Amino acid sequence: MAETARTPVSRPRADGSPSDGTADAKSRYGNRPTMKDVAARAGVGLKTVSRVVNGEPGVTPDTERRVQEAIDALGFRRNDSARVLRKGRTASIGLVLEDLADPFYGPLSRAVEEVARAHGALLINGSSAEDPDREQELVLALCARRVDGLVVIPAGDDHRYLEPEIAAGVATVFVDRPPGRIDADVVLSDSFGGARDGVAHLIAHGHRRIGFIGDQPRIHTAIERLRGYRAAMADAGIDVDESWVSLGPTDPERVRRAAESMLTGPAPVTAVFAGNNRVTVTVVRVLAALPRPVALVGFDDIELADLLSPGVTVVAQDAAQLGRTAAERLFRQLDGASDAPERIELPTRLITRGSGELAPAD
Amino acid sequence: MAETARTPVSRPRADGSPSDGTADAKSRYGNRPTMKDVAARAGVGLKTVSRVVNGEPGVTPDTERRVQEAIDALGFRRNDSARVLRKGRTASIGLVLEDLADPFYGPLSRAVEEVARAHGALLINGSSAEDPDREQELVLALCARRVDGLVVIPAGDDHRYLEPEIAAGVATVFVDRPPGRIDADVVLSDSFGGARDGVAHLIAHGHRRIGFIGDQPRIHTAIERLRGYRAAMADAGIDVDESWVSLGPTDPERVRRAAESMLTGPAPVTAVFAGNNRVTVTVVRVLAALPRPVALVGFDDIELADLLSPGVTVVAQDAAQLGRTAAERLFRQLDGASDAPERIELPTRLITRGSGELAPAD
DNA sequence: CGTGCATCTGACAACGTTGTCCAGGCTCTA
DNA sequence: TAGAGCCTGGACAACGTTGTCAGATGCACG
Repeated sequence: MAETARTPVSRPRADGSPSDGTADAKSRYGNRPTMKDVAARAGVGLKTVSRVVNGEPGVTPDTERRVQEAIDALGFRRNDSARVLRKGRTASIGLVLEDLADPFYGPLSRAVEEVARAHGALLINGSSAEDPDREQELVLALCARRVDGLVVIPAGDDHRYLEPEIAAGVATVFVDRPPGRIDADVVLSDSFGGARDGVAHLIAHGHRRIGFIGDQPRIHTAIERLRGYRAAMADAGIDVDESWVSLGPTDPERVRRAAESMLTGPAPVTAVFAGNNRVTVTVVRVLAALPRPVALVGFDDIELADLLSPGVTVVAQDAAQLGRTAAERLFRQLDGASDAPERIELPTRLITRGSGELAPAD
Repeated sequence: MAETARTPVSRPRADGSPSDGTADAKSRYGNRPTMKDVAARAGVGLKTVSRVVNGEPGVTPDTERRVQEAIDALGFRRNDSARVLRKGRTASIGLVLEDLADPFYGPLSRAVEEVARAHGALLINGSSAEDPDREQELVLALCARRVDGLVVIPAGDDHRYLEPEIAAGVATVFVDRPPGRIDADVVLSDSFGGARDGVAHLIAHGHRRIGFIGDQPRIHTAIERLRGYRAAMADAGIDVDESWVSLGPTDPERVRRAAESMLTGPAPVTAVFAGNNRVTVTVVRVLAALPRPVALVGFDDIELADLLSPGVTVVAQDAAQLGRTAAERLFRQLDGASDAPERIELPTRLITRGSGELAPAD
């Protein structure tokens, strides 16, 4: 019965099956036992097995025992794909972020996972590598899997492609950066305020020529932090020389060149504000090689920052809290709350460790 | 948090079934269009839609266009659950690791994801939090989802529970630590050799009283690294005083106590070998607060280790390479290779930065 | 001993997709 | 112009599960 004896087809293989299986799914690798098999072995009906597996009431202890034995004997494991198909909920959520290898996203992802776990859901992870097409591809693949919800750290700036999905009931929360051209829940850190405070801190320590090195201008946080920088400078009545400002990719080479460029010339900066953790790490390296001290404040905390000399002063955001907040919001949506989309902004925290308190060298 | 009393304005639907569908799945939230709907709208048969969606041949350009229009108009997206049910392959793999927030696992996870992506598969992630029960729960949940394969960083030491799954065709590769009581592919770093080399390096710089602080003894890498430590000491003819050795959880408190304990007393150690990245970070902090220099070599590289003074000498393992190798091995299994289970051991690399080259203080 | 009721149980039809197979319509040759 | 083949399209059954509903069983009670 396992192999449905098919008539040996003598027809020429003109029929265009691309490259996949020749037969029905039955022929796939390990044939796993199904509820039907369990039912047959236990001598009960299919539905009774289903009841036992799902802990539904209405099964005699004796029957239940027989079914359980059959389950153990056959090594049966419920096929969740079929279950999903029938029930319409997958108990899984998707998380699309930029790069799981970035120390900022690890804790965020873990926090989302914990909340998901508390709600009995699994987490499917994907890295967009900061590529809008890849983001969309990932998100839609997740939707095809019918994840119940999505947490997205957007790479692109147009998320209208998500509209049909959201309309179809996929809960969606954006994190770290707002979505583009659609209205949806979003959880952010206060990039503007954090950067403004960080730069004001440098100004308070006597700096006036302050550099800003940030991420690419299409990234919302980069723009916001730059805005914070400009606000702090304006508040202090300082004119910003545009040679002090550099936005672009955060690879070490680009950042190094940007830093070196604003540290040389006729009016070199005496302090640098680094726009994120990647930038900070590279700037620390550049400054460490300099003969004179240059002040530094970085956005995002980094491990061991306290042990460097001087310690790195940072505007810290809580990645785990971002993830947790977003995930909780997501499950609130899934639990039926129909609040209007909201923008939640988490505060940042200035941690002084020395590098931000250095006086100007000149 | 304040229970934000939201405007109860217009309830979207009174029909909102409290928590459980009273009817068939039809009544679940957003009713998505199916191929049937698309077919009806395009005025073609169901299978024709399927053909278009899957890019199968045998559809007139004109028909294809009509179908495509209907797809776009309805916002149709194929339901992969149904597809999986029919085809038997999910094009997704599971990764169970200890803690995604640990900087060692981020790059590993990312590497696995990249390989999966190259094979058209998605990655489902789970953190075991070093708890064997949770590991098993996660693994079995992934199996119920019918992932095609599993990459597991084991927390437990008995994986016989996986036997039926492997027999049923779930490709499985263990990483970082070998599985317990079953035979399966495993990709490891050379913990023994790496630790031996690191300790030998300290000995070569004149140390004889060397401490070892490692992870819990039920963790394979902890044991292996301790074995490497003992081998190096034995090679040099040094008797190990057991007060120099400490295994246990890697939380900062425990590690700090362990370090302080072996750094005080009548015969304090003059060097420490730290068993992994978590331990290294804490030991660096402890040593930084000491008046006298103590040498340190750590297992695992850590970010900014080069900028500390002294720089931290480490035995580096390549987490991304571990992940990549394991994932490639996994997909080789999935492509039908039926090699015998293999144990792959990747070399480590000693990176000298200063802390391991300090001479004994006494 | 028969009836009523509560409890268990199982047959059946979905869920949305894909593999198989056949029916038409078409082109091309003899 | 008829027959043979090819191309296109669609009907149908299966994948493994769960919701519905009706049948079977047992028990208490009149």
